[in-house]
Amino acid sequence: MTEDHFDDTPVQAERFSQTRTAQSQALLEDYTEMIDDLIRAHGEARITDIARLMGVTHPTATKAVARLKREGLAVSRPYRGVFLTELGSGMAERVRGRHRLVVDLLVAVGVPPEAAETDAEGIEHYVSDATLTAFAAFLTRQP
Amino acid sequence: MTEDHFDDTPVQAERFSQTRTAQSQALLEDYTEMIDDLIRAHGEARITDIARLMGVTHPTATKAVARLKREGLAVSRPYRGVFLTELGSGMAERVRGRHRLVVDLLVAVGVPPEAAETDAEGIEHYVSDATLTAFAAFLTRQP
DNA sequence: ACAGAAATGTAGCCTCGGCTACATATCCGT
DNA sequence: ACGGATATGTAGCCGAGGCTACATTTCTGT
Ligand SMILES: [Mn+2]
Ligand SMILES: [Mn+2]
Ligand SMILES: [Mn+2]
Ligand SMILES: [Mn+2]
Repeated sequence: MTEDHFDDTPVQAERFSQTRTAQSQALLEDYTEMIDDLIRAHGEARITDIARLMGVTHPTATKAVARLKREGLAVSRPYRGVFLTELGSGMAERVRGRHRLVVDLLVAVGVPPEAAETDAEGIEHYVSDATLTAFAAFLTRQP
Repeated sequence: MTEDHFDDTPVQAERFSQTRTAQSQALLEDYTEMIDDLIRAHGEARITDIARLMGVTHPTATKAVARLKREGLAVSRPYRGVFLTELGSGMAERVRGRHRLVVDLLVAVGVPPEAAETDAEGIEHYVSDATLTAFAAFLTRQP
């Protein structure tokens, strides 16, 4: 029944705000990582493959790629594959690192690998640098 | 340069699909938890307070509450506060438990408390029961 | 070389979750 | 008791991210 309900308002609101920002980035991150995966594996990333692996229809993948291009993360020409810009490659690399680190941390604390992989797909977009650093340190001293 | 790129397609697509489902639940979870907090503290949850604490404008909070009502999680009458149904209370309780468990786990592996609190606000919506169980077990043996 | 299959593009629909602007109702201090 | 402050409702805009349906282009096997 505390009456001082004004003190922590900005703090809490800021947390939710940051979460919303992360959420709006999540899709971009997954697509860049996916495109990077496909390029590594097959030399190109086709809309059909992107859509299939993301579990969406191809117009949805096309729209997502359009947003990637608009934000300077990818390039493509009609009826040709999708490729990443320097910016996109950088993002893909960082996202892949985060993904692995999150999975490793989860497994290290005892999460079953399959659950770790699934949960990491969501969690990876909400871990700050401070948290990543802590994860890495933890894994170093508990290999 | 592997050529067998069809085997793990359903698995991966299913992971992204689950992540999308979790994402669509995230907002509902945050609002129910917030409403529950406010009711505990002041006996009611007013739109203004919900909006202020969530860091959104009041029409946005109104829309969210409308969705909560539509999904049977909350009830309210015009110009009166918002209250939770049994379903909503249950969700709030589970979300609060997850939130605490995630924060505790993060802190236990060395994440600074402030970062843990912020990151948990996003992470909490993507941890499966298997992961929660593992977290609890880890915290039990590493208090 | 060409026809059918596969991939891609595009239009248009939906819901969700933000916002601003404005209308209405409730609350509260004098 | 009333008038201004505060809270709530509501309309309408936007972008994101899903979808279906259909048009067009490219690829491929014979
Ligand atoms: Mn992901
Ligand atoms: Mn990932
Ligand atoms: Mn949250
Ligand atoms: Mn929470």
